[in-house]
Amino acid sequence: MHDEQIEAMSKLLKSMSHPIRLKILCLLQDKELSVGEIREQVKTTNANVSQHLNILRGQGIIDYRKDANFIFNKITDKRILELIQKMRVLFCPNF
Amino acid sequence: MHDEQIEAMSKLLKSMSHPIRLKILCLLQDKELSVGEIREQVKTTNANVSQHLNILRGQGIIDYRKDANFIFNKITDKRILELIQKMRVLFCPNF
DNA sequence: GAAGTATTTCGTTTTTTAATTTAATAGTTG
DNA sequence: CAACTATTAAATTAAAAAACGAAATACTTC
Repeated sequence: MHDEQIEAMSKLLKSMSHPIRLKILCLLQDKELSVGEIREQVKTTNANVSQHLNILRGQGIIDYRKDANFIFNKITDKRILELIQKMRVLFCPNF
Repeated sequence: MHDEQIEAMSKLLKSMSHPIRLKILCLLQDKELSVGEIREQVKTTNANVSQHLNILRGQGIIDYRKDANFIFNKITDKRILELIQKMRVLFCPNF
């Protein structure tokens, strides 16, 4: 890997390496979820979820669509799905 | 993934997500290297390399062997090799 | 055992990241 | 349009990680 790729890759990993954000990504593996639904699962405040979602959006990992006053989030980058899948296989073989 | 696995996984990712540490892991993909050799490649101080190596050791990602007054580092966890390989394929397809 | 090389440790400073609180925006419903 | 819900934004505070420099350790060679 070139240094630029190292930089880009480490930014990506950093954005995935917060427990709340990693959990959000796991939750979004197979379905889209609203901010409120995410908040229930990760047990924190709306504002906090929103902040973390923004970081993931900034990385281009997730996208959202609006419906009424709900915002549904989903993973846009297929590679992220694959990467998380690989992590599961390697490190959590029982699931 | 369970919450405990999420915690463990995010710690692992965090330890890999610093550009210097990620570069060290890439350098150690196919060979073992001394602290000094690593320092040359990542262009920082010995103390800084040592600090980062300690973090990777703490995570159980790398191990070392002593030879004279050199310390040779290598990746011990095969899963890390696989994970980095996967990241390469997904995000750096040209290499 | 003195001098030299490689690495680590420790204490400090700087920088980054995360959490918290409050206020703002946007849409919905009666 | 008032009351309500969902989400975001902005500002502050708290906590964690990184970088730096100097001193300490360990091993080698002469």
